[in-house]
Amino acid sequence: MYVTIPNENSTLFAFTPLVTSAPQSAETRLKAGAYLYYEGDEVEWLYQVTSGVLRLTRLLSDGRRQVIAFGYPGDIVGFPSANIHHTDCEALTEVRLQPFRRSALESGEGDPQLHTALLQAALREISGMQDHFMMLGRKSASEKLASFLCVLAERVGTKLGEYLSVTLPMSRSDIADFLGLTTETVSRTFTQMRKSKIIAIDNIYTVIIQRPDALLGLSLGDCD
Amino acid sequence: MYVTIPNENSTLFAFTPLVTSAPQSAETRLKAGAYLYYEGDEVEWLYQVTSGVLRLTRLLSDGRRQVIAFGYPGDIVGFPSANIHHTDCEALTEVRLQPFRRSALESGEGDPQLHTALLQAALREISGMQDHFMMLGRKSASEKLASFLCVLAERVGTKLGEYLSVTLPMSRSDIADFLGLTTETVSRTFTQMRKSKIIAIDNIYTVIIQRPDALLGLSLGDCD
DNA sequence: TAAGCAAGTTGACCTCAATCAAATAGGAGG
DNA sequence: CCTCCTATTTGATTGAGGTCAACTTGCTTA
Repeated sequence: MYVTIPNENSTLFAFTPLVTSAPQSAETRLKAGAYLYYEGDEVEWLYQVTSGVLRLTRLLSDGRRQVIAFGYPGDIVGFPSANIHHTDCEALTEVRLQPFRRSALESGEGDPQLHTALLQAALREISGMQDHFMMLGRKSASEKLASFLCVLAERVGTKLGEYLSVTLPMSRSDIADFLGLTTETVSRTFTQMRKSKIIAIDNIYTVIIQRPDALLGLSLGDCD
Repeated sequence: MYVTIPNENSTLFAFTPLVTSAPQSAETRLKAGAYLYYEGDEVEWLYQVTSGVLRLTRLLSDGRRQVIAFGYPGDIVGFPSANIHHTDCEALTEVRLQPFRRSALESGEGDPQLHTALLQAALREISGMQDHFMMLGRKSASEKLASFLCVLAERVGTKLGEYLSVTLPMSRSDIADFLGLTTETVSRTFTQMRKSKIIAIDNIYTVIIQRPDALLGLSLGDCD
């Protein structure tokens, strides 16, 4: 999942299982903290997240890290390039996955519908990443964090009276490495939003969005 | 083209025309400054750049711009998402293009080899964009510009005795919007590299790389 | 219940790149 | 050749976010 400002397309990302007829392979499960694959591994499977959350990361030799994406239910992870994984993939929570053979993406091989669905997912991925470029390259810290919360709210938020509640299974430093910030800046920006009553922080993992309109405004750059 | 540090894969990006048998459509030509498509247009064709350079951009409502990629010979542009273009695409020079029907990507339709080649291009695109995330999110101005020059040198540089010469068909502000910087910072960083004899600037559009090793070091963060 | 530890928050300070402004260079057109 | 216009470079200053350090919180383990 690439997080940007919510747009008309956002409902397209709603979870639609890709399994068409008989599944190719049984569901896979991962415990929190387990790795699904590492950068450099050969790609044998793609996975659709059924439940739980994954984190895809890349490392620089000097230790700098970039979180490439979070994998939420409905997302496809593991797209190969030259048959190799180019990120590490770790489960942030317990995760259930539907695996698909790489060949299902590459050749139709028996299930053209699945083939098409995987291709469309890859194309959506490209578009989502383009949004994320804008975020990384051109947005301020508060715009970034607001965008992030908006998309999460849109995709996995739950109504809480007039408010919206969002669970964050990732750490502050995961968020920072996703948005191109430091943990300190993420923390300070949360505090700022809390002080201006846009959000409330129930516990570290639960954000209550008290003024979704204001948050959306922030994400678009209605300067603070 | 997404510009990051050169890696073992870089030669994979060498220009290989995708036309397998009879081309689907005649070559298209664009003059410098002409637009190939705009954000929001319906996607009917994908294009492989035959010669020249394209620029893919996205705009934020307040005018902030992100250059998503530059399209160099061999690159495929125009991958659809929900059948819509999500960037503007302008020719920076005179450009020749080989068009492919969208359907050649989506269904094999008669040419499975082409289908596979387009899919592989899309997957390579994803991987390239992941590199670019790292650049936008985690690199300093000099690392960004050094990475940019390194990749250009690798792909389109020409030997000049012991040096390498690179032509930049894009403006300073295109480079800035690609790297998530301002024109002033790009200019200052060029000057810095010039003063430390890593590059020379022949004219605005031509950079001579005098110490490729040092430039590569800069791109990796051998701190200035 | 306390001790220990990791994650998160807050504070003080600093730095890199943005901003604002002025100077320079290069091309196009008269 | 000169003028105008735009792109680029350079300079001065500011400020957002990074860095380093201290403090707090909450969880785990004994």
